[in-house]
Amino acid sequence: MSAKKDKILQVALERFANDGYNATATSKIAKQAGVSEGLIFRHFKNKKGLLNAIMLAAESKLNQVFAPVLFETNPAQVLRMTIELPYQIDDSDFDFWKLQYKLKWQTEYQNPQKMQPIIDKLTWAFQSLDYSDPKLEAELLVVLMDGIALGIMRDGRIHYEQHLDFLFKKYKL
Amino acid sequence: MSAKKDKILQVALERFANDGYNATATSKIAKQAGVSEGLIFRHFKNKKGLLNAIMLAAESKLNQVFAPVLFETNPAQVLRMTIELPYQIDDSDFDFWKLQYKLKWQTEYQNPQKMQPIIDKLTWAFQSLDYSDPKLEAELLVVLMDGIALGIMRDGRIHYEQHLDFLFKKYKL
DNA sequence: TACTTTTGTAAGTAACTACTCACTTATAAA
DNA sequence: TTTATAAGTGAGTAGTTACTTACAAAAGTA
Repeated sequence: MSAKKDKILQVALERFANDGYNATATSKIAKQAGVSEGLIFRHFKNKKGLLNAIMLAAESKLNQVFAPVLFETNPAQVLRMTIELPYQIDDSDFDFWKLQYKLKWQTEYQNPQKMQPIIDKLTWAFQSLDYSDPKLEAELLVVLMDGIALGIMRDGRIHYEQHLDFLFKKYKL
Repeated sequence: MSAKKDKILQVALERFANDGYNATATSKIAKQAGVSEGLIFRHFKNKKGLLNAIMLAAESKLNQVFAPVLFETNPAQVLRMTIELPYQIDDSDFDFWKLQYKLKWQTEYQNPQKMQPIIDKLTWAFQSLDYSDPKLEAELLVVLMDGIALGIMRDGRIHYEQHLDFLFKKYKL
């Protein structure tokens, strides 16, 4: 991976996340990245290919975030770590997650199965903790964390700091 | 309001909600609405003005949806009605809500105070029902309903039907 | 009726869009 | 050193974009 190719990806992520895919011209990306516009198309074939390259990196980042939860064997700790997930979004990854949520509306980039491993793990955790309906309990927690992640990315972490302990209390953690 | 002006608004809502604002050309809107492109600019001055006109209608529709909850005096019923809100999205209003959620990312169209009346009402309801932390409880429920509304618009109502009764049980309604 | 305003159209236009192409330079293998 | 490939450039291009303008029909209003 050459330095210029990397720079293009970095700038494209930033512009796509903040201005949107369609609102970002390849000429603007090239200018901000300090490369010729042609280089974008040499490396990524077309604009869609550039987005695809970014979303490919997403896959591994998603797994990387979920992995610790999936490997945890203590059910209470599984809940705890899941609830903590949205609060651990690194500032440097902010654009990345923003883009993910923006593209949730573009059918070709959404796949609901992406969350299935976490839902399965949570179902197991709730079951171990003798909740009466572990599956629905798991799905609801995922929806809730989705809502919180959305809020954090819109309004900032500060607005949701109290909710962390509140949720711990609610789930007796 | 002339029939053609109304048709433009209707088509624009559909295209903006499904393809996105930037991805929708005014020429396409005009073609689908069966009017000349110039008419769009006569009525709405520019493309942004067209979006503004759509979002203006949003304000009243939002109040219209929230009103029954705000006027309810039975605290348990307030919770019940709030939880039911995302499930009562009419098929004809689907595009409308989709656009609302899409534009949540565009800073100029998001205003967090929009939800404040509902949060206040829920805080009062939770307080009346002797919950220990009514304010956080209210904020969390709003976030949760936001997450469910998001999910319903992505995956359809069917996927979240069981969660309605499950939430009623959780909140002892 | 005559006049004014509103609603509508068709044909533009300048700027921008994604993308191509001919070409040069750097890297590296034989 | 020759040869092959990858990385990079800059000046195109055809199509599209939001928007304008000149003009006409329709609809009020006196």
